[in-house]
Amino acid sequence: MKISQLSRRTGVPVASIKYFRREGLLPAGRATAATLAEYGEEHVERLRLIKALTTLGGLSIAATREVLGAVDHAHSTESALGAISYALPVPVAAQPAGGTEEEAQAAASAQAEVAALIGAMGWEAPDTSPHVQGLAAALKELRRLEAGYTPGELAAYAALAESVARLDLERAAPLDDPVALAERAVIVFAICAPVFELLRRLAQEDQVRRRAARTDDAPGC
Amino acid sequence: MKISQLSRRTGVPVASIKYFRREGLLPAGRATAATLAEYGEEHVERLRLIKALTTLGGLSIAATREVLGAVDHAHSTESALGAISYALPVPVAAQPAGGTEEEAQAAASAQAEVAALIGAMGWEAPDTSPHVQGLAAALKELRRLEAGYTPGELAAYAALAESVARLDLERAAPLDDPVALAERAVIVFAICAPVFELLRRLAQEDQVRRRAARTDDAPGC
DNA sequence: AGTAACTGGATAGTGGCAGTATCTTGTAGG
DNA sequence: CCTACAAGATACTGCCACTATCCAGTTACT
Repeated sequence: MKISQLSRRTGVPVASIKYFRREGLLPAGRATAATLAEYGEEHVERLRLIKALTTLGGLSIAATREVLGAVDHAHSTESALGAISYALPVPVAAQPAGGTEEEAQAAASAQAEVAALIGAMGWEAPDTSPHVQGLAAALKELRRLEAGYTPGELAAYAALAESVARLDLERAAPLDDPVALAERAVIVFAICAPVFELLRRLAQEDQVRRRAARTDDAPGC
Repeated sequence: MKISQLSRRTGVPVASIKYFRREGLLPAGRATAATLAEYGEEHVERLRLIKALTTLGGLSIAATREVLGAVDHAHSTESALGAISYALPVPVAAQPAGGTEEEAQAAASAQAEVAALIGAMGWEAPDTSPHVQGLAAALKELRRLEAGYTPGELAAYAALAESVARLDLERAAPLDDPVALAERAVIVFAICAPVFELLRRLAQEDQVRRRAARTDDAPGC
């Protein structure tokens, strides 16, 4: 298959295919001559995955490269899952850290809060995990906005998150071929996050509507 | 307070403050002379919120403007919650829709799937809701990637999402002043989504670790 | 009154990202 | 041999979120 056919099959412009190849997201075709290369089904597949990660998952090109790299170097299924999880961008950008005394104290207390939560949930996570860092940063900022979680609230959310993660793993688990599993895992981890977010919004919408109905119907009660 | 003091108080460069004002995110100060304006605590507060939405919530300037507009025009608490929810960006970009016959069919079946889910959950949501649209688009794409949900899985996720939404509303509910509630709601809706996402990742990380331990320790079982 | 420092506002410029277009050289097939 | 297309390198574009510069007006201080 030549590049123009690959383009027609996937709906991705030729120039973009070349761009993805340049950026290391797509392997080069098998060269048959100095100015000719052959592409296969795996390229179609890979392009689909790239499109899904960038448009559905909202990943940047750089993040997509990381994630695909983790997929490709998936020796064992578990290491692949871990690598993918770490390669996904953390949705919280750490603040530049003012350097103030209280700043540092707030950061420390947020970290302690995260550690306490992890302990309470019986989870295992190294302090170096980007998720731990990101969570601490987010909690610190929320506290500053006077919208911090109580430990109880946080634990409640964490319990629900654990249930969601269990479902995620079940969805990813059935496959045993490392590559297939890695691809599935990418989809489940990266793209199903937006799906859950949408479900949550729908549920919020419904809750708001109920709340509105309650206060309208029975304003005095 | 002059603009330079506002800048020092918040850590936001003067040029950025001017930019936010230009973009309609920050109201102008009270002009005391042709080249002099007075800023107050509400500006400090608003800047904090802007920073939180853009860096923590990952919102674009345009989305932030939408959301803040919803906060400002919060007549009743419920309308504010709804407006904010709709103003938040949907994390799934709809595909350009190929126009093929099967494309259209896939889109229709995804929409039916969403409608069925909403019915099964007893939720109420108009078809025009951006969340409904986005969810249908995401499900369609996942099906195309051969990673679609079974109705049971989707329902399980939806049930968990409902629990999360209930917690969200509880966190937002205690306040009754519309403006305070709107600000709180923005934070809960926009910024706590990343927090939950991080919790989920942590839980996934733990689950993966457990799975790895299981297969390592008892490879034959 | 004079002047340095600062202010608000308008306008233009910067850097990064995600492509898109152009150009050169090299086949392939009739 | 000639036309059409292929591959790869390089340059360009549009958008976004700032950032810098410029100008005229104001203030504080001497």
